Amino acid sequence: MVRTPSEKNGVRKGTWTPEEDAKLIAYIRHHGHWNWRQLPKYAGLERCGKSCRLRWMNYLRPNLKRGCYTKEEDDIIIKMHAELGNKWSLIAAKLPGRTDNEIKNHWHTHLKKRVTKHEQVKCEEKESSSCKSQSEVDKIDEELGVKSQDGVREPLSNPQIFESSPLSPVQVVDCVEANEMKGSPHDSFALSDPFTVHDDDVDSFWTKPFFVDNFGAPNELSTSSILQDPSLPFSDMFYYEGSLDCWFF
DNA sequence: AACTGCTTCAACCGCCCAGCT
DNA sequence: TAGCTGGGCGGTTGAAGCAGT
Repeated sequence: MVRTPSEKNGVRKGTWTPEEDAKLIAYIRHHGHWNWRQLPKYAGLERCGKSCRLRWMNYLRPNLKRGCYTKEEDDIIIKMHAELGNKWSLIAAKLPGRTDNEIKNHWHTHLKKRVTKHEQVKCEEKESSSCKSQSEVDKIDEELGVKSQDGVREPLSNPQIFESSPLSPVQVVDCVEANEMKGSPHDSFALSDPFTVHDDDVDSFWTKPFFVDNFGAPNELSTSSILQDPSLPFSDMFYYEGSLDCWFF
């Protein structure tokens, strides 16, 4: 589900490579996103500023949650969409860790169908002046794959997200934290020198943790060792003060 | 096995708005 | 006030993956 990389006027388009991600993360971690238009030039990226911003905001930014929407999150999205319409950024503001783009996709691929079908049922109810039982409504959810037959809500997103896609460091941690990852190859990750992207870094970018100590010196730590050490809360691994465009660890 | 249509989501595009000069 | 620039937002698209035939 990715676009074929292409080049136009020296500006790359399409799928981001792990190497490009590494460069972007490394640059923003050290300098912040002071100017998106200028950023690619200084970060050594052949991308337009908008593309960099989008990649960062929707995929690389710390503390992003991916996939597996909870029932509460779905309810909030449905409720707020009913109130606000397609104000995805406002809806996203109510769902920490979710991006407007992701919510928008989730709405179009899952929730819209569900809401539409529920509304159809309501219309039919009105016309026939008879109420559908909760079990009938539940059956619709089952048909749409949002609820299993035993009544337990199932993840809406494809679990392959965690198994096959190139997870960002934060996503890896988020997934482990959420106990979503079981035997994923992306269980550790590292970037030894944020200023220099070595081949080894690119190879290991998605396989070792992105960890910096309080003095900004990069460390290499496996995700499992971080998780096993209660003195290393996740918030210390990645904390980004966006308003100041600075990183604090 | 090959083909076809559908689903999904990352990424792009174009417009709008705010801030600055 | 007008013009310019950068950032943000919502709509749309491209293409891989999947399911059905």
